[in-house]
This record gives sequence, C-alpha cells and structure tokens, in this order.
Amino acid sequence: MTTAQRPTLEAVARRAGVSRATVSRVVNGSTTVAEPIRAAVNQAVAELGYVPNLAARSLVTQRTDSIALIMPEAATRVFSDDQVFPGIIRGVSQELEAADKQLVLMLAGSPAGRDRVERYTTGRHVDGVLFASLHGADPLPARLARLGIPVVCSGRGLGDSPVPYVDVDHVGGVTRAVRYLIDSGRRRIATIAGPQDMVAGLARLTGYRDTVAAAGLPELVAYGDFTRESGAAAMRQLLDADPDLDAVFAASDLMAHAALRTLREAGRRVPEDVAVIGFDDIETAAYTEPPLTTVRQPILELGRAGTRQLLRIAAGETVEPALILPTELVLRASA
Amino acid sequence: MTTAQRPTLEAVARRAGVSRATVSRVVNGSTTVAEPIRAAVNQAVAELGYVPNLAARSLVTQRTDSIALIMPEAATRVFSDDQVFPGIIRGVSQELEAADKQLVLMLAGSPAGRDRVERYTTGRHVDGVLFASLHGADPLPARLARLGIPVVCSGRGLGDSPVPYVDVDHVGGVTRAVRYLIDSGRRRIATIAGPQDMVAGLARLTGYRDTVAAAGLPELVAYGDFTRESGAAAMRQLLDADPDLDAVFAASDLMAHAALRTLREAGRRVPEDVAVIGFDDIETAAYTEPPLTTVRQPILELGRAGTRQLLRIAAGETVEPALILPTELVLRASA
DNA sequence: TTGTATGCGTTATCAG
DNA sequence: CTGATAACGCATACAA
Repeated sequence: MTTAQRPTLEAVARRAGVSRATVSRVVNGSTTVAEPIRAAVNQAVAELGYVPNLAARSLVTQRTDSIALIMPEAATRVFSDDQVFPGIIRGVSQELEAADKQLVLMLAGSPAGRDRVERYTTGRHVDGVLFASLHGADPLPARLARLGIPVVCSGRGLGDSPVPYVDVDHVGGVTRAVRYLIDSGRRRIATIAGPQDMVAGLARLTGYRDTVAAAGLPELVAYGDFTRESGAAAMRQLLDADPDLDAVFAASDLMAHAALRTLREAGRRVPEDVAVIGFDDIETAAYTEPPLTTVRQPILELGRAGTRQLLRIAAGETVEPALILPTELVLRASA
Repeated sequence: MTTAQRPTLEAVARRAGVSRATVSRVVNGSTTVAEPIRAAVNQAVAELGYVPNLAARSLVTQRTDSIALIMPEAATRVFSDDQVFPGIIRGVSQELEAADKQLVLMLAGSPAGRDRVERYTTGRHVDGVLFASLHGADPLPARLARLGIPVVCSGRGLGDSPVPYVDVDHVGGVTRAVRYLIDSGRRRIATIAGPQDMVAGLARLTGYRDTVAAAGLPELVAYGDFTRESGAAAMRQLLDADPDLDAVFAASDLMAHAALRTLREAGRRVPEDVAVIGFDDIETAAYTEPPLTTVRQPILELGRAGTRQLLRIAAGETVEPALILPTELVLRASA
C-alpha cells in the first residue's frame, strides 16, 4: 500500500520554475499568463500527474462543486420496479456531468437518516440541494432556502413553500386519459388513487375527479400507494363496490399492472369488459397482458430540468418558481 | 439571500470561554475533556448551530468521509426496469449511512465520463471506490488499487485483477435451475445468454453449458444483452433453430419475460410445451404470465457487502479477495 | 486536562 | 504578467 505522496501546487511550481500563484492561474485557466510559461506549467502538471486538492480549494472558494440529491428511501423501494428512481438519478447525473459537479446521493429513510440529511445540507457541504419525490409537507426545503442555500424540488412538495420546483403535468395527463375513456363510451369509470401525502397522488386523483364530474359521471375511488400489492387490493375493493364498472384509471403503472391481473382473476376481459389506463409508462407497461395504455411522464427530463434550475440558482440567477413538464397519453391495448 | 456567516470553531471557543483545541476535542468526542467544560462547549455548539467545515477538516485529516460508487451508465439504462441498479445503491447507501459517510455516485457513460471518473478517483477525492457491474476488463480498478486507494468491485470484473470483489454465485444458481429442468423431464433445454463482456453473462452461460453437458444433453445458445428486446430476438432465433425445444433458461428476468411473450406468440404454452426460468427475481417476475420461476440473487446484499469490504480496507484492514453470495431457485408457474 | 502554535493545499490580494 | 503573502477552518504535536 504505497501511499504515494500526491504532488501539490508547490511541487509543480518548483518543477516549472515558477511561483505557486502562476501554477494556480494556469490550472484555473486564467488568461493572463504568457504562453511559454503556460506550456511549461502544463508540462509539469502532466509529468507529475498533478490533480488539485478539492478540499483545499473549496476551503478558500467556499464552493464544493457538488450537489446533493435527496430521496426518501421509501421511493427507492416503492419505485424499485419502475423508472422513477433510476430515471431521476440519470437525469441529474447527466446535467451535473455537463457542469462538472459531483452528485452526492442521500436516501433519507429513517429519522436518523433525516437528521443526517439535515445536518449535511444545512452545514453547506454542497452547493445546492435537489429534493425528489417529497412526502408530506417537509419543512426542510424551505428552511434551506431561508438559509440561502440553493434548493429545488423535483416533484412539487405539499404545502405552499416558496421553493422553486419542477413537476410533470399530472392533471393534464389524467384528464386526457379519463376523457379518452369517456369518449370510448365508458360510463362507470373507477380510479385507483395514489398516496394522498404526495402531490403525485393528490393531483392525479383531482384530475380524475374533475373529469368524471364534468361529464356527469359517478366517481368510484379506492386508494393504493403506487405499489402492485396495493393496486391489487384496491382493484378488488373496486370490483366489490361496483361489479359493473367498465373502466379504471390507476395512478401508477404498477397498480395498473396488478389491476390487470386482478381483473383477469375476476373473470373480466381487458379491454372488452373493463378498460385500464395507468400512469408513468414504465418499460414493463409495453409487456403486460394486454399491453398497458398509460400516461407517459418525462421522468429523465424531470431530473435534468430540476438540476438545471438548481445550477442556475447556485450561479446567482433567479428562476421561475414552477416548471411543468408535459405528459402524454400512450395508447396500447388495455384501453 | 442572506448568506449568514457560518460559525467556526473559533466562535464556539469564544462563546464557551475555551480554546479552539478544546472545542475540537469535544466535537470529535475525545475523552480527555472535563465534564463541565464539555457541557459548556456542547451548549455553545447548540446555541450557535455550529457544524464543522468538512473541507477544512479533510484538508488536515486527509480523509473525505465519502466514497464513490461507479456504475457504467449503460447499467442504469439496461437495468432501469429491474432491481439491480436501485438495489445496489440502496445497499451501499444503507451501509454508508451506518458509517456516516457520503455516497458520491458517478455514472460513467461516455468516454468523457470515464475520464471524469478517473480524474476524480485518482485525485483521492474519496476515501474509497466501489465499482458496480463492470463491463469488459476495465483497468481502472487495478490502477486505483496500485495507487493505494481502497477499491472493491461489486460484481467481479473480467480479467484477473488483484482487486477484491464480491459477487453472487452465478454458476451455482444456474446449475440448480438447469438441473431442475432436467429433473422435470426436459431434454431440449436452450439458453438465452447475457452479454459476454460481463462476468454475469459469462458465468451464467458456463453454468448452463456444464450442466447440460454433464447430463449428456445438447446445448442450444442464443445471445442477448439482458434487455427485453434482445430476449425476444434471441427467443425467436432459438425457436427457429429448434422448434421442438422444451425449456429455456434466460440469463435475466427481463429476457425471460420477453421470451414468455414470444413463446405465446409462437403458439407455445408455458410451462406445458416449454418451461422457462429466468435470473434475478425482479419484482415483475411474480407478475408475468405465467409467473416466472427464476434464480434469485441478493442484490441489496451485494451492495452492502461490497461497501462493508471497502470500509474495512479503508480502515486499514485486509479483506478476503473474494466474497460470494448465495443464489436461490424460486419456483413459480413457468417451470 | 487544557492551551499554543503549526501546517494541510488552495485561491486571492497586492505589489512589483 | 508574475511573485510574495495572507487567509480559509480545522486537527494535532507539543508545551504548560
């Protein structure tokens, strides 16, 4: 284990026969350095394999060149089977890579984890914080914002906080889906709603309610938490409550997938007897039996957009308080 | 944007009426501090909301209290639909949380991303590096190890590098699966192999080959890359090559899922005509038509174990060069 | 047990 | 355009 001493600015300076300050200038791309000197320095850097010490740099610059992505750990469990979790991360990562910043990922599950996130972020160990899939009305984003720390929520949080957010057009997507069912002649349209402590759950339910109400149709609601198990249970409830229902909109593809099976087990044909539409457009949606009609949300873009906003704030710009990404109805065989 | 000046050790010291050194001792839990003084310091820390500056600390300690998790970006795409990606991350995250270290996630997709990873890790900006799902014979892990940087590979890399790794028992799992097919009376057992530039792809194919050979049965191989599309294509090839095959082992559940559909489209009943077994045990496996028999790998544990090994190395301990986690055959309806 | 002094590797402010 | 030199905030050897 040869802990090879890492070359410092000083070493490079000696080798190139210049001062530390000059090396620093070259390394940071200052334009006020004579060409031959710059070349000499660059050569020394290459020869020694010099890499700046980030700790030292950030001590003086007050920047860390890293941002934190906070996700409730539940998200990684609930969404383990869809693209939300990996999608957000990939989006964030892509945008960060372009900005040459690091991604510090924090999964806040336990209360201890929450504390840890709070300590870390309030401690200004990162240049900005991106929250994803917030549950309930978390006060942390607003607190960070008050401390002057750049914050963005990817997926709006509950409650009215002054924190900028990006989200997808839940209501618009659901409205299109339910209206499509209505236009296809469905009249007893049920919904499997998502968790009501998340905007994604609430907004999708609202979209359903408003649309069936506007058409003068009755509403029929059961609740799940986006998972398959909960979707199956909700579908059974719905069937019990109204054996004659002829369509169901599920607030997640996972729940829709489970509904498909539950309907089959109950002897219903999809889409002949009951039409089914989901939300997300996970990859599996194209492989269900029958393939699932669903509302696609641009999940990767959600991560990217949130990150872009965050970087802009960190750069001192001001950004629009809300950014809504479009959703799209993807027609397959289930409706 | 009130950039409230953050309190430093100095400020706490003044407030508590002691020296900086003493505050530092208390903050770092040194036992050689008199109780009343400790109390006074802790109170001052609380009142001022003091949080240590990590950059300053790591400048002097030479530690960063963070580790990097490197994943080829392809993994997040290919595995977007299964648990591998989120599972590893969750496992790593859990173990890191217990150790109070941060997770720096790097998705190395493009060549530029690779360079970035290399610069960052060789620059000793993290206390250790965990590689996941290596493709090909990446020289980076070995190079880091030579530089004295703690490294572990989660999922063994190709080639014989001296880098410690943790992996699952691919061969054992596949052997059990194929033997189960043989014991069920299947005689024309095909396989959809994974990418041959990854150990996961290679080892699973080896397990298949050895087992059918030992039983004196013919081998029938088509190749995929773990994705559904590739699985569908491979299944068609297989059917063309041997319309009478009566079983297929797919090296991933995604490919098995696609095979299920392809078989149905080809008029085969599963499991009556053709038995199907997958590998991974993703959540979707329980929801396919019919539910998929598969080899379960402990993916979360893979992340955890890798992280534990890494932390031990970083702590100066030596660890076993290889750690193999058991796999398990999960019987459902498809075989 | 506590305080003093030093240095970690950079960037930034000033002279020259 | 370049070179001293002073912070940045902390941990630690050493002295008291």
